Amino acid sequence: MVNDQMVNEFMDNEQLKLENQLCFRLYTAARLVTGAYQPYFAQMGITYPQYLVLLVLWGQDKQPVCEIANRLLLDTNTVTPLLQRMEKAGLITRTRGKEDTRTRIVALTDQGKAMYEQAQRIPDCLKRDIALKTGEEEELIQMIPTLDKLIEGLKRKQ
Amino acid sequence: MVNDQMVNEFMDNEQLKLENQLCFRLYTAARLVTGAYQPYFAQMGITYPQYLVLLVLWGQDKQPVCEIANRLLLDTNTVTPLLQRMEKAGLITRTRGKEDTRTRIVALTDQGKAMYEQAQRIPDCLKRDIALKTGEEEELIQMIPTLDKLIEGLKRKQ
DNA sequence: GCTATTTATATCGTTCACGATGCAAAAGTA
DNA sequence: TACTTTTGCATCGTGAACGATATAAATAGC
Repeated sequence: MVNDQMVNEFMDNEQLKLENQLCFRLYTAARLVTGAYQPYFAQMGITYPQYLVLLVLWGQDKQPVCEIANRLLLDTNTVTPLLQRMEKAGLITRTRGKEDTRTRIVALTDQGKAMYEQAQRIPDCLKRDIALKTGEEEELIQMIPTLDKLIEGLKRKQ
Repeated sequence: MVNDQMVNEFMDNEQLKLENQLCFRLYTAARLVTGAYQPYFAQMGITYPQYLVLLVLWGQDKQPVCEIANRLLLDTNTVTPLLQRMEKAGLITRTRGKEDTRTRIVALTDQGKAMYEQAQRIPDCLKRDIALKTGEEEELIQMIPTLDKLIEGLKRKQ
């Protein structure tokens, strides 16, 4: 019989405590940081994943869905509906590929391109927002190589 | 007129590139790491956020919803449905508080307590899984204080 | 004691993530 | 050429996150 005593006396595995979970920190940090972007995105009428798609397309316009999915390390079952919403919002077009008619070529509309101007200030604003609240910027940058190794190791099916 | 030339020639803000986004790394790392837990959770019939709730309750049984929400830095509009699903799955009970009838006291069922045994191996398994794929463990641990500062700075309404 | 405000939880709608599955076009193979 | 497999994308269902809003109970102010 599992009783109250058990919960409290025997549940003392240090590793099974929230405070000791790296994963919970990553999960929370990711949520809070994307949350910090919210004011800017709300103003632009986009969401965080939509911003990521725009970043990809601003770097290189007219890419098939699979390229975008690869870059974001997401699957098409996440990306397709995302792109459909962005198309409906007038940010992109999704036209069939010419050589390979299975592919969908995603291209920025004028509105999607114009949004680049509004986005210009976001990185600096965010740096300031976060620096003001956490004090640290150096340390954050130092995490990058570690996060990259982690991502590189855990992503698969390239 | 915004044209193709513009995208490619003038969109050269280094900060507006996916590769330079700390946020994208956090978002991706969090997704991939929780993904690494999936095999274990699938076996147990739970999800990652449900695991977090269990961690909280294993540490201290019988807590009101707001306590759990505070610990996880989530709002009740996320936690309530989560707890409802866990109740339906037989992991917890949600009873009304006695002094304050507004509160819902969340308590582990025997099944929820018993699941602690199955969870015992998860942290070690995951450490091994991730170490095998990324090689690094030291570095991951070194991120913890930085993530904590970030989280502490960005969370509000305690 | 009575209204005003706050608190604890819940509901609703929208947008992700993601496993499972479907489908048609392309590529490979006999 | 006919057949099989792979690829690229889409659809469906479920479970989060989260903004907005609702509701009832508790608390505060008068």
